[in-house]
Amino acid sequence: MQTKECADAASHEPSGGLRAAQREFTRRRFVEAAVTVFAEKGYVETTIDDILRRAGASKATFYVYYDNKANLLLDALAPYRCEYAVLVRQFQQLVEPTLADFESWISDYVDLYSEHRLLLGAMHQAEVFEPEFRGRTIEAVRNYIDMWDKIKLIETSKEPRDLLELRCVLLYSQIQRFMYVWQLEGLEIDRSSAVCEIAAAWYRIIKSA
Amino acid sequence: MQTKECADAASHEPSGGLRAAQREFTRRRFVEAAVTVFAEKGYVETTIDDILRRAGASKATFYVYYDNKANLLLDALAPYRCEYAVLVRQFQQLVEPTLADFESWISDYVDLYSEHRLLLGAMHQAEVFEPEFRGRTIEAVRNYIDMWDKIKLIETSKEPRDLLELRCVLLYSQIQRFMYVWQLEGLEIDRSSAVCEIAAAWYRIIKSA
Amino acid sequence: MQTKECADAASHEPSGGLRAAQREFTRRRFVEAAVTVFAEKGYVETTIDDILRRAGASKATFYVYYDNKANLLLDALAPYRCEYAVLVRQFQQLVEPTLADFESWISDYVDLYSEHRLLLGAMHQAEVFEPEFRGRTIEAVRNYIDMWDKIKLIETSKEPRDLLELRCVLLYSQIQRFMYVWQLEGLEIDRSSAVCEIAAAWYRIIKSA
Amino acid sequence: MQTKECADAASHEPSGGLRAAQREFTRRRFVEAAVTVFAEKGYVETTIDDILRRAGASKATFYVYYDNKANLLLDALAPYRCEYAVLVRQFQQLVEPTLADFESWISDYVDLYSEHRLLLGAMHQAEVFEPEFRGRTIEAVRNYIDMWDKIKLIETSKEPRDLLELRCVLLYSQIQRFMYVWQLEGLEIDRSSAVCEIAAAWYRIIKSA
DNA sequence: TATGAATGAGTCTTCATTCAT
DNA sequence: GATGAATGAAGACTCATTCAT
Repeated sequence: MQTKECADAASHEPSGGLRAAQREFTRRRFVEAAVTVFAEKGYVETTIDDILRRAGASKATFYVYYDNKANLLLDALAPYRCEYAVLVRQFQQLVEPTLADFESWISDYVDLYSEHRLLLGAMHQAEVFEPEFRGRTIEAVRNYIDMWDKIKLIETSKEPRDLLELRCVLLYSQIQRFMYVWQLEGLEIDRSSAVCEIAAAWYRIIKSA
Repeated sequence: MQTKECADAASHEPSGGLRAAQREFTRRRFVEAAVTVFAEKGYVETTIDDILRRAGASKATFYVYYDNKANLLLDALAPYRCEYAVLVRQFQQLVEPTLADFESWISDYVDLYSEHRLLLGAMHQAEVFEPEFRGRTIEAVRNYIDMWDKIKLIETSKEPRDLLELRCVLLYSQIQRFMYVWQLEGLEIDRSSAVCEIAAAWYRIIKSA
Repeated sequence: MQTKECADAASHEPSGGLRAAQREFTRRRFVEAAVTVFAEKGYVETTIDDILRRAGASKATFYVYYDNKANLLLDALAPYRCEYAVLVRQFQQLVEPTLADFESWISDYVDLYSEHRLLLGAMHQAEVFEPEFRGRTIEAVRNYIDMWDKIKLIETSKEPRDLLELRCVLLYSQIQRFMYVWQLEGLEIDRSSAVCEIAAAWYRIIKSA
Repeated sequence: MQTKECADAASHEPSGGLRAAQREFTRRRFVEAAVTVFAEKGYVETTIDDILRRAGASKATFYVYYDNKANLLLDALAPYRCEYAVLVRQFQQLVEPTLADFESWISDYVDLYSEHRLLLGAMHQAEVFEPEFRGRTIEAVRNYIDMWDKIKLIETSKEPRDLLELRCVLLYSQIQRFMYVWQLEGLEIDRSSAVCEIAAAWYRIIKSA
């Protein structure tokens, strides 16, 4: 699902010479090592040394590239964030979305999530105790409300804005935790039913508005 | 809201002699210290030493009572867990619940959650990286499904069981994350609207069934 | 030359029980190890590990007792500082000091300095780059001026106070650096001549006043 | 105060071609950067990287020019050392110096010192823990004695040579430490009084001889 | 000549846990 | 039952220095 516009986010595609390529190569090794080790041991239990060992690099080299583990995770997340941003933009371009539109969008989102699930698991852990990551939740909620806001459904509604925002928060909460329980805690879920049910809930917000 | 049947969970009320009372006294000091410090610094940042200092106890004493920090948290959570269990039982005794029933129940749950919010925050952190706590999520989900199961709505429904379970998971996800975002991340929410909206969603599951 | 009143500074004499004695014992081991290693490698080159190895203690133990190397040095210097303070008090009690008084005092000071010379060497190094030690020089100068001030020679003099203070600074500078060059750089010096010459310079300050 | 004969010491004036000029240019950049950074952070706290960053040069380039930080400091000190050497020669040419001669010389020395004070501060730090710099003190003392020796006052004196040397050491100690306390520790001192007092002490050595 | 990527070797610091008293 | 001295083990981070380009 790697879209063209996110290739750069993934790779910091070296524009220039050999040096740049070399640098990019190393950076990518760190990212790959991190992804692997985070997947194995989770973010918390992973030490910088673990990543180093996997990447076959030395401690000092790590600090040339990153300030700390959180930093590296952020870098590793870049592709996901970019692709998610693309999805958000697509959502915002929906005009009078149908149930099918929502199903299709959610399906894409599920794909994206499951593609990056282990990294997202690491991110959830980081959110708990990396200062850099804490407080992102609120931001994410606002982003989500924003996403709905842009499709002009909120402001044109007869319902009070506060109520609509509350519903957004509830939808956000639902999908977030659900994805986590499903993709990361391994609860068995029937994919298409899930997409349908969530889409239905999303659609209801429009109908009621 | 401390119900009578949970007093014991909170205190391990000493049945017996002086020794037991003394022991109970010390245990309670640890729990109180833990609650305070977890509230201040969060579970992750809190060291056993922090708790000790607050409790005015010594290192070794701690290990007489608990194996580790997670253990102590579990102990501190006992009152919450007990009261939550009471709530669950009340839910299961609902017969043909009305919207008002759900609103009332959810309202009680919100009370319970907010009463223990800081401790629950600690718990969320612990879930991320304490082996003892990991995997509790699935269990919690199953419990939740069970709760609904007992009110006989699932099994008497015409809808396939899988779908009803899925809806439970979605409701569970929704309220869990919502409570977290509201109570712990500090998102401003209108309480009564929230209760109404959630209750409505819960009620819908019955109607549709 | 260990005076009675400084025994405590040296040892933190345990007033109490076994525990206190044990603690004091360990602390003293650290101090002794530090003195030895500082003498061997100088303060700068000495790592905490070096001291640990010599003391036969573990890293963690060190941090139970001290926050850092500078802290330990400060502790090790306590006896010297105490004895120096005694000397200062003796100086201040001189009434109409004679040349012989100065000679005697300086001689004592030389004894004290040479008794602690290696530790004082470490201190000089620490003054260069331990924040805790930086800025002590000015303080030491003021102390020295104070010492002269107390013998009432400054204030009763016809000379302006500023000039007398300047002379004090010059005397301070002279003896400080001289002791360093002699005792720590190993320049060969005839002790009694040195004492005489310095005393003469000190005496001149009174005469001229 | 840059005398003509020291211009070379400052610049290693390129005699030859373009290459040499280029080389000299880079070297000077390092020196300037070093002076600035040493002044800001002191010698100890300054890392080679700091200097590099300031000079806008790269790691490897540094090692083309210098072996280490101490080396660079030595290079940066060249102008000072040269000018000091000039002063020393002037001193040695004094014939039957008067009090005014000494005052004038000391005044020049104060100028020189304060012009280079921050670099001299760096040097004092380096003396503490750079092998290259350690042991320079003794050498400096001997140089100072030598300076007095050359004016033939020592050898023609009736006093024993040892005593005269001792007095030199005391004068050396005095002015060294005094300059440090004054110029680098920031003790407030009246310049002309200081010059007078020191000169008086120097003059006394002649009189007594 | 100039560079910057890579590193070895080291240092400080923290914390949960044990054991003799 | 309570204590606090001691520690093992690990982790984060820094810096001078080298080497291929």
